Amino acid sequence: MDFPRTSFDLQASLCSVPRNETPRQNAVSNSSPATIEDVARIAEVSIATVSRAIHMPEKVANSTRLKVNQAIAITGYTTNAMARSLRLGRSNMILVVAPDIGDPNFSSILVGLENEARSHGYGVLIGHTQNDAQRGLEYLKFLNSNQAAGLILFTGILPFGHQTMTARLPPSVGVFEPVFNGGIPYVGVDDIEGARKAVDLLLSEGHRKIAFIGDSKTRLAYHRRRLGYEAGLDAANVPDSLRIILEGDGTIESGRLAVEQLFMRDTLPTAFMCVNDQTAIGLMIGLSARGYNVPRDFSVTGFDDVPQASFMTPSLTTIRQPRTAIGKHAMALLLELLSDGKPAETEILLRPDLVVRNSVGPPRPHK
Amino acid sequence: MDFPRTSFDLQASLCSVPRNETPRQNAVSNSSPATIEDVARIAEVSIATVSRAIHMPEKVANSTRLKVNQAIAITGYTTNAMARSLRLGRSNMILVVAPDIGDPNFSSILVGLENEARSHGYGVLIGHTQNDAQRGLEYLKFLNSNQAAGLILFTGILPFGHQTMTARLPPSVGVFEPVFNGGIPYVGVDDIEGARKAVDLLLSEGHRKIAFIGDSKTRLAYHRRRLGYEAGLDAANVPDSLRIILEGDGTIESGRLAVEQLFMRDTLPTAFMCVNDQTAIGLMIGLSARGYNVPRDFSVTGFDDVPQASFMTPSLTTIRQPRTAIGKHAMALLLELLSDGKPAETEILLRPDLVVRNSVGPPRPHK
DNA sequence: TTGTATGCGTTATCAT
DNA sequence: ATGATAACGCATACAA
Repeated sequence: MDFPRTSFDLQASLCSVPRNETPRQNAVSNSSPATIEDVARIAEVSIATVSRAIHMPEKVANSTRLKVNQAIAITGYTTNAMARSLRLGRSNMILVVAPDIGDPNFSSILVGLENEARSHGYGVLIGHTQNDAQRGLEYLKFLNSNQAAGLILFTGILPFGHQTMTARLPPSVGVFEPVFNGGIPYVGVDDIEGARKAVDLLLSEGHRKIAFIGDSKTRLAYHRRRLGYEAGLDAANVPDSLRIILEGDGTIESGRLAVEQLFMRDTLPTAFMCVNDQTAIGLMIGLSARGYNVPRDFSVTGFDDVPQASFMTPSLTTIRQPRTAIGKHAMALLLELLSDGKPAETEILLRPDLVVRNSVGPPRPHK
Repeated sequence: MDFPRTSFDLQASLCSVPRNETPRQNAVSNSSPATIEDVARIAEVSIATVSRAIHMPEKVANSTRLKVNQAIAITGYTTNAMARSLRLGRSNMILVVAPDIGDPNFSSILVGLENEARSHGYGVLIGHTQNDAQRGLEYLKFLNSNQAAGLILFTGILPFGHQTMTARLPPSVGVFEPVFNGGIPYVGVDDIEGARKAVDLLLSEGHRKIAFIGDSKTRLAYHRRRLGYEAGLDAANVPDSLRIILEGDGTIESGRLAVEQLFMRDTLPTAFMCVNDQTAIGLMIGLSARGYNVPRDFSVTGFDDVPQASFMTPSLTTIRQPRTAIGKHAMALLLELLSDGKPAETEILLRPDLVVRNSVGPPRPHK
């Protein structure tokens, strides 16, 4: 395979290290990574002093601390996490297990998790289960061998199968939903309040016949967001006969399908309140495929505010999850658990905000 | 905070373990995880025999192997990865470092990586740098402390900053692009061939004036895909004067912006060949916002075939990256490196396929 | 303030 | 075929 010439120019332009300068091998020998003993030898102290200089700097004389720091710089010493964790009986890594990395909600949560962890000296590692219990078991092994000090769970159900109960789980916290069977604290968003904001917007535009397009009944979010929907309609005295509830699986395709199902009924709603953005996006695609215009013919709301929501035409009116904040709080809770032992609170619900864009308008009577 | 009643029903329906059955503590004591010594005691053999029974079963008598296996089952023993790695000097984890987990290309690559790794007894952990060198350094520490046996890199540039050269890096392989300054093998897609397929499709529809909307010149993919574009036009004898090249940053917003830039020129192309799907999606949004119809007024092609591409209206004609295969090959290459020491090949380029959807049609003369 | 010595759980070497 | 034991790198109790 030919290598295009341009790539070489590119390499030269990107690399700030001159070609003729031999890369420094981090001083000292190139053999194996420096150990605490190497540092001790160079600093002319004992390994205990080195360890102390690193972890309890105040318990060591200024002069020696200086020597140690120099020796560390010279050797490029990094403490071997394996040895350290073995000795301590715990690691400084947090494992984050998610059913699906590709979920548009995931990555910004992760940012919050990571920032908080990092600022407390912890690292974050990600595992994903693809909703596969077998795969979950792998991570359980990982945990059992003390490779992680704590666990963040992105699913409402323990991904490890049922026989393996929480007995051996390290301190854990859930994100979005409580973890069933776990007695595990969690942080999420107030789904009911969020859904209420969406339905209230629709009602204020004059809609009465509003369909709720849900995902699966096995998801707690379904129930809670639907609760908000019902509460809003109740407050507006909308009779049951005007309420339409559909189930799906929360995917774009599922939203598309909902359109087909609804058009087989005799009466159509004037607005759709979707359990999440994916469903709303699919719904809008389905509507558009049938020649309808949103928001002229139908209004649509989502939930989550995934990145794609703002790029739709029309852009999607939705409920924003404070994702970074959720991540931050979840990690903070876990770290608290890690030091205290017991959590201050078992449930943290953040406030979701309404994001008004262009997918909602006044209702339009149908033919 | 009220807990909606429905959640309890939910929990009951999802949990197969009866409430009154006390969760079994994995038999034996609940204290700390079982060690190899616990197993040895119960099996009435030495720890050496236990270790052998696990790792070299053929070197141990059938009868004793049986006893050991039983003891393992009883204790729920899992070998402590910390101790094992410390002793062995290497771990059984592969670290995957990506600049952005949210990249729609990432998750399916990961599936390929994981499956291959798992089938060879390795686990996969994910780190993401957010394009932040500081963060990259954290992972370098992770590597230096032997917490990972190998490294998969998702960026063309070493994310660790320049002074820290490859000196101490474990066996590594790159994905998508060669890793500059590394001498690191990689697996990607044949960008030139892919781009050629796209431009040839456009040409075959009758387009002559085709714009190439790139991302950043610092990306190798830009250069290679543009090379395919140029080659196609050369072969069709399209003069230079009909070629339009734009740069951007590869985001949806960037594609949108490209539309604005182009409409400030006096002559417009009849087709847009975009360096990736994100750009193409943004472009189509921009076109649509100006009242144009794709493919009637303009044709558009992308590159990557991200999930969203098939959900656009019109759906996007693009070049599919064999992502799962790329992941599989990359991991296979790494594992080979891990055992052999030296790679069989230093560059693996997979074949990209044209995916014909609805964003390309014959050109239409403009006003 | 600093040094010595022990053990964390494994695997591998050497005996037996 | 099996067992005793050293060593991996580190943190800390205890001694000095």
